[in-house]
Amino acid sequence: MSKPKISIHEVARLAGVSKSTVSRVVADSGGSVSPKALEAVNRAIEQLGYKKNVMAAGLRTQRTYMVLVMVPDIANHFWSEIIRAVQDRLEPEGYSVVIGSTDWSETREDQYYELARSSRFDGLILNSVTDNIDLIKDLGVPGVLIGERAAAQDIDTVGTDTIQATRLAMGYLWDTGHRRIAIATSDHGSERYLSLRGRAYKDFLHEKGLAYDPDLVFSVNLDEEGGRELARSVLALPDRRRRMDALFCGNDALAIAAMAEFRKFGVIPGIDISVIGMDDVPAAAQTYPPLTTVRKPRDLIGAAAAELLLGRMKDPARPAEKRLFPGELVIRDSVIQKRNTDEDKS
Amino acid sequence: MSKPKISIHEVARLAGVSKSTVSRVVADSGGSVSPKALEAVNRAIEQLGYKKNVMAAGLRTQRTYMVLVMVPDIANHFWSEIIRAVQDRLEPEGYSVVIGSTDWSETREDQYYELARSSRFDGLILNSVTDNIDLIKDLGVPGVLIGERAAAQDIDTVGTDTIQATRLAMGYLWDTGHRRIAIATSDHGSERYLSLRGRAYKDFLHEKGLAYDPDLVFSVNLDEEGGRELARSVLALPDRRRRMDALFCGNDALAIAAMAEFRKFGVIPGIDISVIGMDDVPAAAQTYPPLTTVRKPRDLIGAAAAELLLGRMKDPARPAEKRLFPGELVIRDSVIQKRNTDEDKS
DNA sequence: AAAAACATAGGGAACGTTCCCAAATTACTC
DNA sequence: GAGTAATTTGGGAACGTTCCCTATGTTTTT
Repeated sequence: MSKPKISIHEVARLAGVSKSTVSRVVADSGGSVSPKALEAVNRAIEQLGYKKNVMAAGLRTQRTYMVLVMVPDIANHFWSEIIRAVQDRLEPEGYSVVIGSTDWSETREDQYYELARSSRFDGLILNSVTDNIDLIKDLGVPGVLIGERAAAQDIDTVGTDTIQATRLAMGYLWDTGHRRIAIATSDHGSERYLSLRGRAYKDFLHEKGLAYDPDLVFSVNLDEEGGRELARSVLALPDRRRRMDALFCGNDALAIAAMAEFRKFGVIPGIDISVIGMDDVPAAAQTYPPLTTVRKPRDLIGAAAAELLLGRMKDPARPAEKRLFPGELVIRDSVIQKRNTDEDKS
Repeated sequence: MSKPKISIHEVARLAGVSKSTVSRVVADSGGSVSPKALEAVNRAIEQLGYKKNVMAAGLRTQRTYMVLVMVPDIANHFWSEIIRAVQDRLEPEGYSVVIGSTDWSETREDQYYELARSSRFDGLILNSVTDNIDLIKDLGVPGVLIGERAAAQDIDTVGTDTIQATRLAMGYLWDTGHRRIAIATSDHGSERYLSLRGRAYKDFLHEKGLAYDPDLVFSVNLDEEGGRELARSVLALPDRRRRMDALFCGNDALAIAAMAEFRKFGVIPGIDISVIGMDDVPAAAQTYPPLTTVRKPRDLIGAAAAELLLGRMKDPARPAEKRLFPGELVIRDSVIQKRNTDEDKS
């Protein structure tokens, strides 16, 4: 239909005004235009089907009104709901949210960084697989980090209170009588990050006077494939039944896949072994048995990330902020209620 | 760090050449540059940390090297794997893939259309909730449709052979002795689209001499919420046990959620009622009982979509192509093997 | 060794906006 | 109703590229 590209000039000619006036109308800069001119311009725009070329506008203003949200795995409900919350907050402000999925691949992550560096986006919200804070700060684009990072200084961060959430899960396992608790997390991300959960785990063990067994610390990808791998590793553990009675998984995707794999080998989760997850994805309620887990407030996290980004885009010089949200225990059936052992309440 | 934005000019000055020469180096247009100059320019780029401004380049060339993939639900594995396949094909060609998630919302979908219209993307791959083909063709951007549409003329389309896939599922239910089969799909999308699956269902019934019962045709959203709703509708059906023995779900998300809901009400899927899905998402293998379903070749679909888009971006005038892939039956345990009834083999 | 072909380089005009500044019009004040 | 203030308008210079065209060198050809 509209083959000959119509620009601001054509609109100006038809409306009988200058390009400047048309620009005043289409730009949100709010220069003053007489009602008569406004009317004429709008009619011309309508008639010609004019659409502003954002490349040109962006070149001048350095604004794109696009925000990139980069996450490791869009198939995981944890991330997709955060994205939804970000969209809900950002879209009314006129920003378009666009998603980058890295699939835990550093190569792909680098590609998105490269994209970001070429001034295509006004802002970034991201959970980095690698933990390269300096790289993110050097992007030349306001960025907000999702996920607690011990190392994250001078950069806006939103996340769950990892230590609190870990202690919540551990505490529940303890209260239900478990004493030999294994933990599975990812070795993606920095050591400093890992150590947050790992340290909370270690500290808890120490507090309760339990021994730390390195063989009970597993490191896998936080997805379904990782869950199956985890289950097989656990089952292959020598002298397993004496050594462990509970498995604390880094997220629900992991826990759910691990439970299915356990069952496949005749080990019934919630009976033969206790499993606790983290995130509370929708599927957690529908597994068999339903998964006990720690819920992270995804909507709050997403909204807060959007909020911080909005603030930083408005004022790039403001001091960095860190917002942590507490996790919440969701009790279902994958953790056994054991008889109190002698260590308990001692 | 690099506060003062460095452009092609700074690079040119440092390298001791003209802007034109620098442009020849950074643009992929392949003008000839002497090895000496090339070396000097590259060193200058390195030294200054120069990054091409794509807004400016795009303004001139009308190319952004960004492709938007718009899908209804990124949390659904069906879509996220298609996206992955698209990325795998497009990224080596230098394109960046960016995702738009509409969450089945027409408002959000319109926002992405608006984005697309402002010449930000070189191409579009999309599954539209609304079935507005003309709108897509008028976007001024090459677009490839995912999902079979009867109405889709003059536009590249990739999808599963809906009729074949439907008949595959129905045929299996028939072969296992089911005679009262309900169907659940979405009323999103055009009527013409709906009718593809609906007609295949009807035709199959007719072929086998079975009666068509309108109450056995359910229409819900193809997600977890829809699955719960579906299960409740099915259970509320008057005289259910005599009227239906199998439920054919429009996708796995639906089937899985419906099974969980059935169980909640004491109706055991795979025993009291047969359930068959469509898609074969990873979770389908891990439900209890594991879900029998029709696998769609997501990788092939995604790759083909990318392929067609690449072709169309190169030559916008080429004739539209339609690629349909057959579904494949994945037999697990959610469909009962019934005793052959008298109608069978008659 | 002169002519022709070719490779390389630079200058400037686009691309479609926004924004600054000055000019023209209108409204307001006394 | 003249002087001033406020509003509205238009012209041109950016923004950072690419691309066309011309001007040099540098080969190759005969």
